[in-house]
Amino acid sequence: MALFDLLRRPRSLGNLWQLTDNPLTSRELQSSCESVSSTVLNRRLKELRAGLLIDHDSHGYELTEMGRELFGLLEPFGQWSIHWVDHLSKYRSEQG
Amino acid sequence: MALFDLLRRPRSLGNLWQLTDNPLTSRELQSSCESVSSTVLNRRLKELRAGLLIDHDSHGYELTEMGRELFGLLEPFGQWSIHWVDHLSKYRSEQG
DNA sequence: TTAGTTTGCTACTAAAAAGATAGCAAGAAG
DNA sequence: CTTCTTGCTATCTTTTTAGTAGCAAACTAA
Repeated sequence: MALFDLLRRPRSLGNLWQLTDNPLTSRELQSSCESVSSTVLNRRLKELRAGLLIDHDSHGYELTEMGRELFGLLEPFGQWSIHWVDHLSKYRSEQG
Repeated sequence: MALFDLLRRPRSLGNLWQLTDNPLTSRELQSSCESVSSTVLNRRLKELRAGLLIDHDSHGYELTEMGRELFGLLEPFGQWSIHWVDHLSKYRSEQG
């Protein structure tokens, strides 16, 4: 699955997240996402652009329509992960 | 997101996929998933077990209830990725 | 018991990916 | 021209991932 191969990379998903509201320049992304070097950042931005999930114009980087669609798919995971963490903590308190 | 940190690991998702039908032993998993060393395989199995997504009994490794729930969430991505790949190939034929 | 298998796992080492630092080139603004 | 911002990358170090080889426990069969 090529999609997951893209999202799997460190900072990939994080950068998408940062762009949900406003377009940001690469330097703005770098300072908002504490502790990421420009090397890694630009590597991810290039990959996400090649995947048509983000776009780059005079305002900076922003999500494409596809990028926004993808984000919709990710939402259910937020809900489920709460349920999941609950299971984990219960199990760990029982078993050590 | 701890969940994604787990699934992000190489072979993590692939191993879950292999277990959707039947329980498999670690050696069966290794031969079904061509080209994975036992080191990596067992590392992933350990992580997935700690995350309560798979379980290990006398029949081998199998998905837990949580593991199956998670798989339900992943299904929409299969559909969407077709749509995504379509966009990518259109774009690439236009732009080279 | 002993020899042979299967299964789960792990040391050890090599290869690949990620990361940090430093700095360049293009464009805008003064 | 100088200064600043932005996008990007070459180089090097660190961390992750991968491959080989092999061990120990459980099981089978003689």
